[in-house]
Amino acid sequence: MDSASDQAGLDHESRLEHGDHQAVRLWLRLLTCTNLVERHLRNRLRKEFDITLPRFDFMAQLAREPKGLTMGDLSQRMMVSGGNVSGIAVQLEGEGLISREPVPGNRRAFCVTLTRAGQKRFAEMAEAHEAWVTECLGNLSGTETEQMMAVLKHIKHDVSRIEP
Amino acid sequence: MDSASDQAGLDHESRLEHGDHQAVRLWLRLLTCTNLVERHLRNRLRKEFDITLPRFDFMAQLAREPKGLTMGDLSQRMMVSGGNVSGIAVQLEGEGLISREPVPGNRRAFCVTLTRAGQKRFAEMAEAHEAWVTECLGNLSGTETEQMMAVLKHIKHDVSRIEP
DNA sequence: GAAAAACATTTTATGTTTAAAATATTCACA
DNA sequence: TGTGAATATTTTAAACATAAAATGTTTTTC
Repeated sequence: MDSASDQAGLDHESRLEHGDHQAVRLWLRLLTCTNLVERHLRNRLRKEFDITLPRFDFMAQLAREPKGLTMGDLSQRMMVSGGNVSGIAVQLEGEGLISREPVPGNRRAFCVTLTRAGQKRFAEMAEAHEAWVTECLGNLSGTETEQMMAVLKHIKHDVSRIEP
Repeated sequence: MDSASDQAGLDHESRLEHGDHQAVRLWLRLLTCTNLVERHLRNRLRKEFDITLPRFDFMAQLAREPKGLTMGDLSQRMMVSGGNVSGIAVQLEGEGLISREPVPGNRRAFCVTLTRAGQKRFAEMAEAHEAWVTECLGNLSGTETEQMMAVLKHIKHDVSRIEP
């Protein structure tokens, strides 16, 4: 279906009433924007490579750590639960894209790495992925990009001070 | 579990290698940031009001359209699939927070509105929600907020020109 | 050195989300 | 007016996500 995105101007921001605070306005625009890009990437990955975003993400984490990562590492970096990572790993292993081997000095943990096939497959996808992201965010000026990076850093800092 | 988020510095951005393009870097930071805020709001809504973010979103859309919306309207505005909206509606209707009535001249569509109980319930939640968002995004300077709003608008415009 | 605590992962149960198919209604138009 | 396209919604199946419990391993502590 996916007809939800192809009508511009009716989105999360339409939730606003007059007098709503600036922070809420900003949040809804941020959410809309991120969802828009995320959906686009998700659709492309599915169409061109028949893979989901979480699986791509999983492989991306491994691609930059040739020595491998444990399941817990992956859970942290992907910011999802351990059970979730476990499920994705089973699938990717079944497709021969990753391998899980015991860690010498620690029988609890696994060391997860991309197989040769996984490396090859990921390299192809990463190239396309980067092009798609550039299509979405590459038209900003240098100033805009820098501003955005700075403000996001600020937000990240503020939010991480809030928890629980 | 939810231990995935409480370790700062290891997140989507850790996916980066040297030489990756600026657009990818920006995208990963944008994604991380939005996920961080979204997770925070989701947890709070669950803890304080025992409601999920999608259900809150659903009610928020209705709150600003007292005349009601169709299922398709809701799908568009929430940017989720029709089936998703359908499932949420069944639940909220079961809890007596919304009502669905036939549209006079169109037997296909429903007109969905908040019930009196739904309005009351939403008003309470909305106040808390706004406070939480302000906690996350309210510490930015006026300039930062304006820059962010402008750049996001730019991105939204660029992305909506891409689709297939 | 045994008990307790912490750790790493998987399993289970439940819920969310999506795409696609199915159902039903309305519209266009020849 | 009847046929096909478009519209509005629900259902279905599969993937994703979480919290909590279960399993097995390592470390701490007394």
